[in-house]
Amino acid sequence: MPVARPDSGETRVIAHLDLDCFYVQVEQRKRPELRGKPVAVVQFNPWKGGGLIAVSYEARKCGVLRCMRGDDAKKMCPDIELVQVPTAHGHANVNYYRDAGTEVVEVLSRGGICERASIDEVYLDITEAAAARLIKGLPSLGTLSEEARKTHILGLEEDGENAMTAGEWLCQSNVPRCDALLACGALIVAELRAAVLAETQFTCSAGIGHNKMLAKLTSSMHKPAQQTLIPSSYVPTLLATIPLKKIGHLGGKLGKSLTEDLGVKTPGDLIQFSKLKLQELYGVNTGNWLWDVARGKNGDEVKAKVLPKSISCGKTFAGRTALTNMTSVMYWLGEMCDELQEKLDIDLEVHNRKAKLLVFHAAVQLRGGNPQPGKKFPSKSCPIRYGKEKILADARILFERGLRDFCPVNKSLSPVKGSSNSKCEWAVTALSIGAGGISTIPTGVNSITSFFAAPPRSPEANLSASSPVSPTMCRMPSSDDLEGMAGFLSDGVTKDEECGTLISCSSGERPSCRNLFHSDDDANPDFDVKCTPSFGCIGSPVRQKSSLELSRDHEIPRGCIANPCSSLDGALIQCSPVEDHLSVHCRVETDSHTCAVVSIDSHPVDISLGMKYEATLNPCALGIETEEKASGVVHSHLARSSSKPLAENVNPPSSAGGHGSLVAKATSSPKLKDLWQRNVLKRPSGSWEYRQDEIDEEVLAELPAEIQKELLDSMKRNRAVRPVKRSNIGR
DNA sequence: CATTGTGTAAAT
DNA sequence: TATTTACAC
Repeated sequence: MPVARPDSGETRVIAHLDLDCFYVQVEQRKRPELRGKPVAVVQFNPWKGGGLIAVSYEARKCGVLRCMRGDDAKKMCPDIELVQVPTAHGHANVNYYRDAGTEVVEVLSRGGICERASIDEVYLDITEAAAARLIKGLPSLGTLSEEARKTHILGLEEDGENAMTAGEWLCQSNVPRCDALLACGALIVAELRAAVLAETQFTCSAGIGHNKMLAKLTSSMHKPAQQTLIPSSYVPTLLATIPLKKIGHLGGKLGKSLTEDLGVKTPGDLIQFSKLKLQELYGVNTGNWLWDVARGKNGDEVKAKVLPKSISCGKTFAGRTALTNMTSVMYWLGEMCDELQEKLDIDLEVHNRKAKLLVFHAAVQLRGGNPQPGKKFPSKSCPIRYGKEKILADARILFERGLRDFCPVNKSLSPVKGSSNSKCEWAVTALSIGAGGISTIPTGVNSITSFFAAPPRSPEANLSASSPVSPTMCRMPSSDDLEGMAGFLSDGVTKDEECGTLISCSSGERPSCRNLFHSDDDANPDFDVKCTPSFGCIGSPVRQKSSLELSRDHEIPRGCIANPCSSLDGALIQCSPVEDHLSVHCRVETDSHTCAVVSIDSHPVDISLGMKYEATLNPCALGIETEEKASGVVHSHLARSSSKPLAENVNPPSSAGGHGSLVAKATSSPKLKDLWQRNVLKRPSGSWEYRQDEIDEEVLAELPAEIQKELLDSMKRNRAVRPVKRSNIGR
């Protein structure tokens, strides 16, 4: 929603530039024979000749409009040339146009602060350049470029008594400084537009005014390939004249409400309302912003931003093309994940940036109609893990999570697999995945941090990755514990390369381990890093992705979330409570066959005593072929944790919002016990050994004496323990 | 059956 | 923080 910023008055010179029917121009540059003809660019879609997304001015003369279907355009204008948008991964891909837009941005950014507002629009703050030009003196009629002379000056009397040409207006002396600045701005914009044409062959239209709102409003007033300037004296007239919806952000519901509820037809009509009244009606932010709109004020800054902050792909599946089974959803998700990863690879290579968040969205219809009309399929997000398989796996999980939330009947996974009476039949009409939180990756002194920055865990294995557990909850593994720890929590993330050796662990309020890393890279010599505990014994290989977490933000050591009463040996399973829409992850204990339930869903958690749950057993963790179900009853709460002290959180959670983690104890089903005994307890466990010589003596010698001692001590201690048994869990 | 695919920002 | 909503091209 719009938010009012402090207004800068009439001190700035802002330009908005808009490429004329841009996709058409891009196609015409590629195929010059299309120039001067009625042309439209259509998006791949076999239905009725596809949807038009750009229309040349020649075709507009026949009445062809954007958002028509190709077939209709052809009827209206038989000569029209329809050009298809390139496709990749089975759907329209606009990268080609985005890259063409980048060429333009490269030219324009020479002119001032440059904000890329969309694929074909740019804002420029050219205040500095305009002021510099003004110091050199006002322009003279003789030196005005043709393009500058053609500037449309709003409100200028071009005939009659006060007749004046645009050129004359631009060269006036004895005018307020703000007008002179705008005039200089017009010269600069004319030059920039000429440069864009010369260097890219593209024409654009531009608006020049004292703020973004005015520049944007003005740029579309004379198209194509022309520029318009709005002097501040003309602002009230303009605002009283144009339809309200021409103002940015008033083209939708807010504008409609203003018109229908308050009878506001033009931005100027807003001036009758007090600031207080507008605040009452639409909230403080929007109210203030509207008050400014009425006066042609806008403090919005032109941000120096040329690169997108998020990258996404999506596709719709309208009508009978809707996806109704997991196989087709996975097919398309696969395509989209490949594409997303490609885009991320390019962004990493070209701009040295990485994303932080994976966002999933879908539009889904339920068979018998949506029982709660208006309820939409929920968006889901999780930390992003690079690699197309990982993105796909995570996207799948997010989809399944969304389905569980969305489907009224069956809250377990894979609705198509369920028995017929619990089947939830759905149809996916749109899928999209995106990567957000994109930022430049640290370099230089931060390379160590970035090299070892803990990659996010999959949402499945994501034991409280996003829900902080107070450190007091965590128990450092003792050497006895470590035996069982090897497999625990390693599910799904065990294939990473070894990157070091664990040399010490310490416990305490903020437990940490030191890992010793071997590196062949001269830029990253061996060093030790303080990190949260990983699992494994002293001297055991450290696998970066599965076990190394840099200690930051008081993050809990993920390898050893455990309630204090349970042994550490166990396996991850998934739970999906029957009488609640939440999912939980469980860890199974070997001795009492109870379940330590650690909730991870981001909803307010409300697991009550006696609540039944259903568990989908992780086949990988239990060493079984296919997914199995088990069920049980929660019989005690151990703690609810958050950043608050543990003592405050021992009671069962109520309706508390926000996020937290819940540790509960639940009785597991006989089936689960059985599976556990057969497949985990009695499974022949693999083993590995470490030898002292696996630790590089040279490296050891270079370590601080204190660490050397620790390491040697621990090796002594462990000598008796070898070989260390290592469960197969999670491999 | 049918405005697609992207992207931003604020509100909740 | 995660998700939803609104808007734009």
